[in-house]
Amino acid sequence: MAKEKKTKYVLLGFLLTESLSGYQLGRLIREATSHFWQESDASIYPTLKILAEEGLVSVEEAFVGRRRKEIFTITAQGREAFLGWFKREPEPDIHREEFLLKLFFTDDKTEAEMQKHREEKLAKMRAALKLFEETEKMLIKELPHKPYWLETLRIGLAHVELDIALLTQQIERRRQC
Amino acid sequence: MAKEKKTKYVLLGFLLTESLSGYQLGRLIREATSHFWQESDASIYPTLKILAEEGLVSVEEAFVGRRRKEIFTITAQGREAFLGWFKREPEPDIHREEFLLKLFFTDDKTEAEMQKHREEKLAKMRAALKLFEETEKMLIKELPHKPYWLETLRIGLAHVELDIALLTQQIERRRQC
DNA sequence: TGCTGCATGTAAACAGTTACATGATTAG
DNA sequence: CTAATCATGTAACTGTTTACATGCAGCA
Repeated sequence: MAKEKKTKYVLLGFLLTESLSGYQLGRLIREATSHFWQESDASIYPTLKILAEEGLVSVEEAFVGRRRKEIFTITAQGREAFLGWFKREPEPDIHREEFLLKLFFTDDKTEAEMQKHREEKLAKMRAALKLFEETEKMLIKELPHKPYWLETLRIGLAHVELDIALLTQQIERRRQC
Repeated sequence: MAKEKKTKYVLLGFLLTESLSGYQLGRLIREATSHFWQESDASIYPTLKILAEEGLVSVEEAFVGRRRKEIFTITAQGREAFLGWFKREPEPDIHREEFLLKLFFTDDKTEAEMQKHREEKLAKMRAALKLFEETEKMLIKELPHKPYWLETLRIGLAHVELDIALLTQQIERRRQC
């Protein structure tokens, strides 16, 4: 059983409620799902082509001035394919956290280096927290009809808050030694 | 800039303190790091061969009865290579959580399916929690000289506890509707 | 004029997984 | 005796990323 490409379903998922171009899809994935799902730009256009060939989306050319756009719309078959994927139990994800890997291999000789990594990570997490909080406000004000987006965001937020608490604790503890 | 294969450093990391066979390395990775790092068996043997070619590990044949084993030992160059990797700031990880992706795309029509996914995930997280707690006890009793293993484990544990709390909350809230 | 963002795409390289293949030892 | 675990490995396939390539539109 070959592992099926999930990029297809991400694209179909966004097309469920509106027709979009490849570029808009890329931007949406970055803005809305980047804390739990990432796609590289290069994977979006070829995947859209495949979806069109399979009849899961239809394409329409559009022009804004001389600028060419391809707008994709989900078909009935596309909705069916999406639903088929949606109903399956989510597969366990492959986690690869280099930070934890380094922490795992730390010893007395490398503890000072690790402390640096902890501090860098704490700074990044605090920045992420700020972004999350801003997005949360925006969602409540401007997109109240997207409650599930808010729900995933709040899960991400809770995890970031936990990481900040844990990191702060660990940094403090090591400083006392 | 090609992204460097990190499997190399996982193997070197485990070899830092003891010489091991490919099989033992595979088992260790599964047992100790599976909640934040996974490697498929098939990637271990070829990577060990590459490490040997690059002079980062040395190989020794060993026999237990008629059973052949290849025991790998880290070299001075290997330690250097490991340290070089260790000192670099950990790269941001690629997260792909299918569960959150499905949650994100949920709507009124698919909420019932999502509730099923939440319950299945909750059951899995509770099982994971149990395993974590057992491993924690084992580490304290039998491997008190591995404090960083314990530290990574407790981070994993805190995240699992958070997930259980969030899932329970969401399941309860949806049931009332 | 040059920078940023919009917009689409390809080719080559690499990483990673699955499936397959083989055979020894040990515990029940 | 047979099932599980120990033990090592290869080939084919698929997925993914990086780097490259092109060009329009709007703004300072």
